[in-house]
Amino acid sequence: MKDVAARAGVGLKTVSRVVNSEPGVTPDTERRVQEAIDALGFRRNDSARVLRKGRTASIGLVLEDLADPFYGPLSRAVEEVARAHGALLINGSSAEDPEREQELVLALCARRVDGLIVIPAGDDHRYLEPEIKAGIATVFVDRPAGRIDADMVLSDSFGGSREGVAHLIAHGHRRIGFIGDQPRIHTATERLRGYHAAMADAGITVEDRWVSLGTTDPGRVRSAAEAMLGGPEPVTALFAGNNRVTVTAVRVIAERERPVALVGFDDIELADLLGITVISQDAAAVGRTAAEHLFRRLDGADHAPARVELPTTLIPRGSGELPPA
Amino acid sequence: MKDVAARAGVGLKTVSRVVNSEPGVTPDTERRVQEAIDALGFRRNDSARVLRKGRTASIGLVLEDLADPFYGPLSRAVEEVARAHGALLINGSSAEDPEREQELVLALCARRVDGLIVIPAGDDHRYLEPEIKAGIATVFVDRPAGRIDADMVLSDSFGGSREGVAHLIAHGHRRIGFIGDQPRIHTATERLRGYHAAMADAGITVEDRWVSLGTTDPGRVRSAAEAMLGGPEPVTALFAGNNRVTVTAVRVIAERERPVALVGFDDIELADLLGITVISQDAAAVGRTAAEHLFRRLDGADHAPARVELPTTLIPRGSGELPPA
DNA sequence: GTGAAAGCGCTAACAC
DNA sequence: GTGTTAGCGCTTTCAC
Repeated sequence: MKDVAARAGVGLKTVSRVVNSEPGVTPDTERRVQEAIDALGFRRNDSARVLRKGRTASIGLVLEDLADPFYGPLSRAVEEVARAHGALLINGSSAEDPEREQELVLALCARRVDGLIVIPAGDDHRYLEPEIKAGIATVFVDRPAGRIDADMVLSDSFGGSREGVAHLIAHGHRRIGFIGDQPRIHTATERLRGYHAAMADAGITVEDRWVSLGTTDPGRVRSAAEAMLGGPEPVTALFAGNNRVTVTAVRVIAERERPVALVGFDDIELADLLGITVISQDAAAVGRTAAEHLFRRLDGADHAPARVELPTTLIPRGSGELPPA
Repeated sequence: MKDVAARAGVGLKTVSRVVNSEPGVTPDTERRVQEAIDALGFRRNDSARVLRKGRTASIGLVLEDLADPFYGPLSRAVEEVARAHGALLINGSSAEDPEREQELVLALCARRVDGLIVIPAGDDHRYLEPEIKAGIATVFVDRPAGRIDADMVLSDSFGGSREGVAHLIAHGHRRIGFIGDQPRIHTATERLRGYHAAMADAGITVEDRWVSLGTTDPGRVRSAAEAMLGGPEPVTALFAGNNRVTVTAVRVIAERERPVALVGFDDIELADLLGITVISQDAAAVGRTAAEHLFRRLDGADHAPARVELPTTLIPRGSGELPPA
């Protein structure tokens, strides 16, 4: 910028005015400055700008895994809202590791992102207190914040799961298996709670071996499913706690002779062609809602932390309507 | 930091030393400083740091659409490599719009990302010349850079497509339809070239109505597919130019009485269960390769721009092995 | 309409 | 071991 000023034979501030399209520059001076900019290939250094202005026009998004088909659309929706507000998106995957989440979040704070959207892996976010006090707006998504009071946008995991399991019961099932994610993940336990609620509503006593929580890697899910589907009194239906589990469950069921009913939480691409009944949550809507909430905060909204819960939808496609074998 | 120094009763530089774990501080002083840091909830301002050091420890990734299942894993792979190098990832979707691509890229440059990975939407990247000269390493992915000399990591679109079409021909097809993305997208024309090569190899004269390029939205693809599959001499097989096209093609075919053979470019989740034969490219490998290349540049590698081409794999699953109806 | 000076928060270089 | 000074590239303030 100094160089541009020298070359154009004007003061530093005049260049700054041109670069930022501020008023108070004669067309002629502006032209001279613009020529110098082009000749030198100058581009404003936003790092310096940020340092002076205090706002970075960027927000951070910490999620579990960008490669998961649920988070892609969510992330994209956040990006669109950010873009509409002239902000860039810094993305990070926690890989469901609380330490890595914290490391990422703090790195983002050190860069002074204006705001933060976090799909938490951990359950204690007190480490964020100083940052929030320092003015970094934060919205938690998909799972609640731990031990601090903050905005959150959630899906109705409990209600959705309850509806899905009730749907299976309505189609005659009583021995229904539930395979979910690790119990320290809030949505996993909420969905399990929904399962128990639906079973209790129908007066069914849940047997321990019908329930399995753990990682969503295919091997684990496969053995859990096979265990439930084997033995003298196998389950006649499965409820899959998220998209990863559903995918493996579909594979396991496809290999078996007897039909097994299935309802999965989260929609999956091509589930329509495979006839998989799902509880769908709109990932893009979740992302958009969270981002809009965040920018409202950044624009000065200072009401008490809010908790938004988005509804889920049961989409019957066949697999959830199969009668017991 | 000034406040921390005052509170701890030490100089500014000592705080800086503690914050950056530099040597040359007594354990006792360090403790006092650490206490002040905790009490004040201090966090280093990386914007200022960046300004001083010249490196931002962040890289930018501009792709078409983060919500596309091909780019999620690619993005995640880039992130992992960045993380290994202590860098954060700033993500942006161009939505296949050259102007938006440029806007994004320049915004990233203004933030002085250390490097840039671009899946180009446009075909003229001369606007990047000053930035590259200024030291921002850049790697183009999936499609070549336009009118500038730069590193690129591509998949073998031509070879993959040729193999897929030859596979259909080997199973007896002669009237084979090709539905691809917009012709201004490099991979789309490369794949079409592969189609033509395979057809020529077999001595088949391609009819105009067997080929359709355009947007990948379901409506467009659907009408293209239906046109090819109708009439007196319908095609007996389809080659789908990318994952979006494949998904719609599968739907269209599923609705028809006569079986239609299908090979798709890009693998899709659950394609195994649906028995869809695909030409698979490893999105994660593409992302990883590009990111590793980028960091090698950042570490000082200054050989001539390289062009890496990754192979594709044909995965037969049934749909590509159907004989002509 | 334009420019000079101060300073955002940090680190490099050097003095103590 | 520790502190002081200068300056990264920009914007803010205020004088011209």
